[in-house]
Formats: sequence, C-alpha cells, structure tokens
Amino acid sequence: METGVTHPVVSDAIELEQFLPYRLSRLTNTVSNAIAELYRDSFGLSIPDWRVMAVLARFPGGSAQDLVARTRMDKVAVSRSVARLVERGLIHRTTSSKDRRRSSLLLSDEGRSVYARIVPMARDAESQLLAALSDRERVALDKLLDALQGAADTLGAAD
Amino acid sequence: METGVTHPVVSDAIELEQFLPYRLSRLTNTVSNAIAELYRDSFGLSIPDWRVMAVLARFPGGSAQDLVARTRMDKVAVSRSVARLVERGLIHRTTSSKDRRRSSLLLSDEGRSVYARIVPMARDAESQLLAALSDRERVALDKLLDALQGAADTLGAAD
DNA sequence: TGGCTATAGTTTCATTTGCAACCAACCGGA
DNA sequence: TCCGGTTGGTTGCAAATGAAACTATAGCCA
Repeated sequence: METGVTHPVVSDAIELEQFLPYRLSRLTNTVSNAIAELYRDSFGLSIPDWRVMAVLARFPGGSAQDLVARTRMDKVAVSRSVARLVERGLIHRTTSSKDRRRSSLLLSDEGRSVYARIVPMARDAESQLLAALSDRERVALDKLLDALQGAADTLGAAD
Repeated sequence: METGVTHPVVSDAIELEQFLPYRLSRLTNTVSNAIAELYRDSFGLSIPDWRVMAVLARFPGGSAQDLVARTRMDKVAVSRSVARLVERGLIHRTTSSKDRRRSSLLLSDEGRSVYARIVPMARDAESQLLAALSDRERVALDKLLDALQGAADTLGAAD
C-alpha cells in the first residue's frame, strides 16, 4: 500500500480506524451482513421482515403503528415488510372493527413455525459475538450501549 | 400501544430491544444519520465522501485500491466518491506512470480546506457521544469494539 | 350535520447501494 | 511476443431505502 510520505499530511488528520462512528458503522455492517445472509438463505426473509415477526411474536395483534414504535423502523419499511409477509402467508391481517384504518397483525401458524426455527439461529449468532467477551464485559457492554444510544439520541437534537 | 395479551405468545420469543445485533444497528443508524446530516448540510458531502477525504488527508497519493483497503468500503462506492470529489475539485487525480491503470489521489488545496473545517465537527460529534462515558468506560469500549469486530469477522466465515 | 385537522397505511418517485459484467492495463510463462 | 490469468477501476442494472404525496378513516367542534 502506498504510504505517500512525500506528500503534505494534514496536521490534525483524523485516524479513521479510531473514529468511533466509523468503528460502530463497520461493526454493525459486518454483523448485519452476516445475519442478513443467514435469514435470507434459510427463509428468504430480510432483516426488516425478521424484526416485524419478532415483535409480532412477543406482541401479537399489534398494528403497523405499534411495529413502527417497537422496531424504530420507518413506517414505509413496516408497510412493505407486512405486505410481503401477508403475501407469503406468514402473518394474518384483519382490519380493526373499531378503527377501520388500523389492522391487527398476527403470526400465522406457519409464521410461528418459521419464527421458531429462526430464533435459535439468531440466538446463536448473538452468542458467537458475545463469546468474545467475558461475563463482566457483557455487563459493561450493555451499559455502554445504553449510554451511547442515549447520547446519540440527543446528537442531532440541537435543531 | 396494543398489548395483545389475548393472543398466543410464542414461548421463547426474542426481545428485540435486548438483541445485540438490533441494538448495534439502531445505535449506528442514529449516529450515522446525525453525522450524515451534518456533513451534507455543511459541505454537501456524503459519509463515503468524507471517509475518502479522511484517508487521503492521512495517506496522500494513495490509489482507489488503497482507499478500499483503508476504509473497507466497496470499490464501487470508492470509485463513485472519488469521481464526485474530483468533479468538485476537492481532490486531484493523476494517472500513475508505472501502472497506467492506477491513479494517485491527492486532496486539492480546497479539499484540504474543506477537510480542515470538517474535522472539528467530526471530533465534536464523537466527543458528544463519548461525553456519556467515563474515562474508564471509554477504555472498556475500545476493547469491546475490537473484540466484537473480531468475533463478527468470523461470523459468516463458516462458509 | 358539515367542515377542519389528525392519524393509519400505501403508493410514487428519486436516490443510494451493491453485485456482476465489463474494459483496460499489467504480468508471467510457453 | 503472444496468450491466459490477474488487477485497477468504471458502468449497468436491479434491489433497497426514504421523503413526500396521497387515500381513507377518524375525531372534534361549531
């Protein structure tokens, strides 16, 4: 790799490898790509699809709006995942009688079956990541992620 | 929010909020979106653009291939960022005389000037994140990220 | 009731992204 | 010196993403 020492180096240049946002982005991409491949190859599901199913498994009967709140996904993404999953028969959609704009979403039997088969794969991937950490470090990680997320939430908030 | 307690809940459902890949993804998205907005609004640069400039600031004269190695970006993304930046006059491209496939890339004076103005913003954003952590925790975070990246790198490697 | 505003969800369109195919230049051996 | 394989980089195309417009329904209040 060319080092370029013959050229002027900007004095206070940032070292990308040490730059937190870059490191986070790289880590997340690596993890997400590996997991996305897993879900896709095994069940033809995208990560958004998986998230929708995961939430419906825990909170059955919710609306698309509830999914938006619980997954932080964009409502368009939710709408599309739901449409795909309904299409594939993995979830059932029934229009609410009280509010005909809303619909109530439920995993179908097949949806639950698929979900049950994904869960171990997801847990396994997570375990492989956490295997690199001691118990102590896992506790620390938990705290750090919460703290960072909290700080991140206020990052652009100075608008 | 609809709780849906009247419906069957899958027994060993995953709690998305606690699922490490989800938390990483959410954190990274929050951070990246905030920073992307910053760079875009201030200088019309995307994050890939910024990364290319950051590497060229530290390693002037490198080739697109060097950028790929140092940023872990896709070579297509590098190609497009470089094209944009050359177009805007922020970097200079000169075809290497030894290997006419390669070109050597350098920040222009304007490029260095823009870069110099972004650096404080980038550092500032990073500082705001790290402000949520104690010194001790920062050290821990550094280690954890390396460990997780290492584990992540071997995640899909069982192919 | 009529009319205004707000919400649920979908569609449309423009932008971004990423893989695969591609072109051009280099390299090593017959 | 020609030929097969490799590398540097770009282009084409198709899928993913996201903002904004749109449809339909609900709720409020004069």
